[in-house]
Amino acid sequence: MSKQPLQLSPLGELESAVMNHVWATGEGEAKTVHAALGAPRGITVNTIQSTLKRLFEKGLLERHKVSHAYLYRARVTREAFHQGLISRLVGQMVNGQADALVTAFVDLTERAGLDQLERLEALVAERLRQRGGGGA
Amino acid sequence: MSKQPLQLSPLGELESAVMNHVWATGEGEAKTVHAALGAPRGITVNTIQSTLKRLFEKGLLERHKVSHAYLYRARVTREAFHQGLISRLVGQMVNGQADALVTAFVDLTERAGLDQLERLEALVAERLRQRGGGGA
DNA sequence: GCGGAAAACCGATTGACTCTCGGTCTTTCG
DNA sequence: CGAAAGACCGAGAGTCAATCGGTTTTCCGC
Repeated sequence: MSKQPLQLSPLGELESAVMNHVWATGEGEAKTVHAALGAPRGITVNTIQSTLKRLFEKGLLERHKVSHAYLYRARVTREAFHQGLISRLVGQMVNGQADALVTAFVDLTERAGLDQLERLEALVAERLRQRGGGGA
Repeated sequence: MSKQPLQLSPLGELESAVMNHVWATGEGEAKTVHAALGAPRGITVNTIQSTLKRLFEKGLLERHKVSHAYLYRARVTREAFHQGLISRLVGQMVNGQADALVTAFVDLTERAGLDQLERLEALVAERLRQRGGGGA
């Protein structure tokens, strides 16, 4: 019975780390990213470079030359990216049971804390006000 | 720049199909699953057998012998599995911005329809009543 | 200009997986 | 006992991330 994590994100380990770094700092060059993530892991700048490039090719990062080095920036916000993931996950499973999904999410939110649940309530109320007014 | 879907589920294509089949029918033997999924794809029973076994080893299916063949059953419901995925995805990204996540989810729910949004509201209200009233 | 350094690119390897079988061993049952 | 049905093993082909080494390109200062 191995409880293997069942890898979820479509990004590799290093890729995720790099994206998070870029999202956190706003930008990234191979050198600086390497200083932050590569050095601790004992990997070369080349590896970071390849990863940055792969991320660029996947459309997650954009880049432009500054002097003779590329400066990378996120092409989508972290939120948008995550929303995309959830979206795809949801779309994939909403085959007749959106209900179950909504329930599952509320469970999760609740588990994350009462404050989140309250926040959720406020958001929903807000949306409903915008959309339908009060009635159905 | 290919807009590759960025594969999400931790399961392979065939594996997903097999799980769905088992979830839909409640059980599965190599032979029957092959008849339903394998034959159309032109793959052998062996391939289905391997897939079933891999799924079993991953803990997603359980099995027991019936005569000289294994009968497989899902070990987790489809809902639980999906909830687990969301859960992991959420836990992975809730690194300071549960907010953004909740927002994203509400967006999604809204997109799914006003009725879903209302349903969400009802659920949240229900939870809050239980928690807040109960004494948290 | 030129030379050297900085950085990008290319190509290759390794390792983890899934998919797909062929061939063999085992179990069942008539 | 002997055939059949089915499970298992091992292996090969793809895909993809991670990781480098080596080569080419690009700047910048002198």
